[in-house]
Amino acid sequence: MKTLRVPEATVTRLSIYSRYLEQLDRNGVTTVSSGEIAEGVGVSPAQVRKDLAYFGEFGTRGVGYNVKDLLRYTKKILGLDQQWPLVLVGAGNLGYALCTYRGFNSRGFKIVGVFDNDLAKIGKKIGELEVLPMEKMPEVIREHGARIGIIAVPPQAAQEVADYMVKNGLEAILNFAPVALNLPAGIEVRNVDLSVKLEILTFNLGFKSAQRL
Amino acid sequence: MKTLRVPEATVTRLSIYSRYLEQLDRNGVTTVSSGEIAEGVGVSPAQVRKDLAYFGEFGTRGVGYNVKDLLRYTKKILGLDQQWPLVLVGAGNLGYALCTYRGFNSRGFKIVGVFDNDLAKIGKKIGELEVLPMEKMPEVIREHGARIGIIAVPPQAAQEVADYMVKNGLEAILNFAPVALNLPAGIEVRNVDLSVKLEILTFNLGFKSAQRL
DNA sequence: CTCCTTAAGTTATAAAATTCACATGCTAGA
DNA sequence: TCTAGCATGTGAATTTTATAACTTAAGGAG
Repeated sequence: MKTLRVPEATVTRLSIYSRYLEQLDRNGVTTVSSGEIAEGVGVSPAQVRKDLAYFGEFGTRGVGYNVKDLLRYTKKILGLDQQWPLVLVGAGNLGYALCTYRGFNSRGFKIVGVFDNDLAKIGKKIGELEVLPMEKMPEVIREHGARIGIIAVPPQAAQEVADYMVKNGLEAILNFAPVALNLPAGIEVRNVDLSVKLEILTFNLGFKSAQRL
Repeated sequence: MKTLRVPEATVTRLSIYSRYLEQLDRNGVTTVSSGEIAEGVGVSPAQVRKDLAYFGEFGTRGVGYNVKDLLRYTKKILGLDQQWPLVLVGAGNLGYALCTYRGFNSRGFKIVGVFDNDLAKIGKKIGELEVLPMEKMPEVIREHGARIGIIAVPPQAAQEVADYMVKNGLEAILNFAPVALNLPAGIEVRNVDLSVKLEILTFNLGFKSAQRL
């Protein structure tokens, strides 16, 4: 199987293209060009074509891409042609928001278990889910075949939670705690850092002010 | 002022170094080497030194960096030597979580106004803040000198909110809605996409499975 | 005071990602 | 059927970013 490595930036953009295609599809658009996608998501047309080229040929020369088809392909590539059960640790405000976040459901993600070690939170309902004690995680993972966990706990607790997840067979972790997790090779980890992008903004605003001097 | 362009990846890492330094400082560590920072945040030592080199010389050869000093420098560079008042639109679960997120406060960000157009939400309290109608935004921006806005509304409403923010003088936007915003040049926009990183994980898990075949 | 170790700062090299430019091939219209 | 126009796919060129190798300087031991 000849598979040259795909840059992560390409996968990121593919995810964005995919969601944009969903929007086009909802609006009844049937055909789209690389240029239109590019404009819609804010990259160059060449970038769009190059990104897609990693995975095959999906368009028709002189015409463009069939929206429905390309949407299906992109979702397939991203692994979104199936439902992904997720377990989430941390039933604070962020955990609550993630549980109720529509953007997950609409892309095939479903949170099947919410856990916390705070007795005050255990037993509470988040939508149809009940917050469970950590000890229940193994059972829920097994029952639903979950492979991915989400961490939405304070930074001090994140490493411990991550270790527990790995111990119980999870293969990938989406970490919202602002710390670098130390995990065995083979475990996929991605961090979503809520304040880093904000600090990029303040950096740029500061730079802008400086340039005016 | 000779200022060569700083890669955004460098700024991103600088933000991460900075937070790691805060952690070291809290733990009473006084000196740190590029190698230790590197290990702590998961990059190479050369990367750390190279990143810092964009901004000056902060260490002592043969010794390392003074934690407190480097922390102060990184915060200064990122523009975090001042308080940043923020306005937030969208008082849903995500908006609520962002308002109460400690990671913002601890880095000098303070949400000074929360807005929504949903009558059911207006008037409600989030901590000490009251959810206000959109029309109050200009006043709050002026009063606090806010330059940055956060968008935490559903994707359909995001563009409109962004336009309103720009109209009222905001210069930078942190957008949590999964759509690309179309804004005039000069307005700084960064998107935090809650599901993109998740889709990178599913992509990688799928790839991993495929490789086993 | 000198040597040795350490680690920052810097230059050079390599790798990676993006852009460019063009050839290919499809569609529609005459 | 032929031609013109258009948008894809792709290989090459460029730019950007990261790694590695080297130089410089500080501090401590003898």
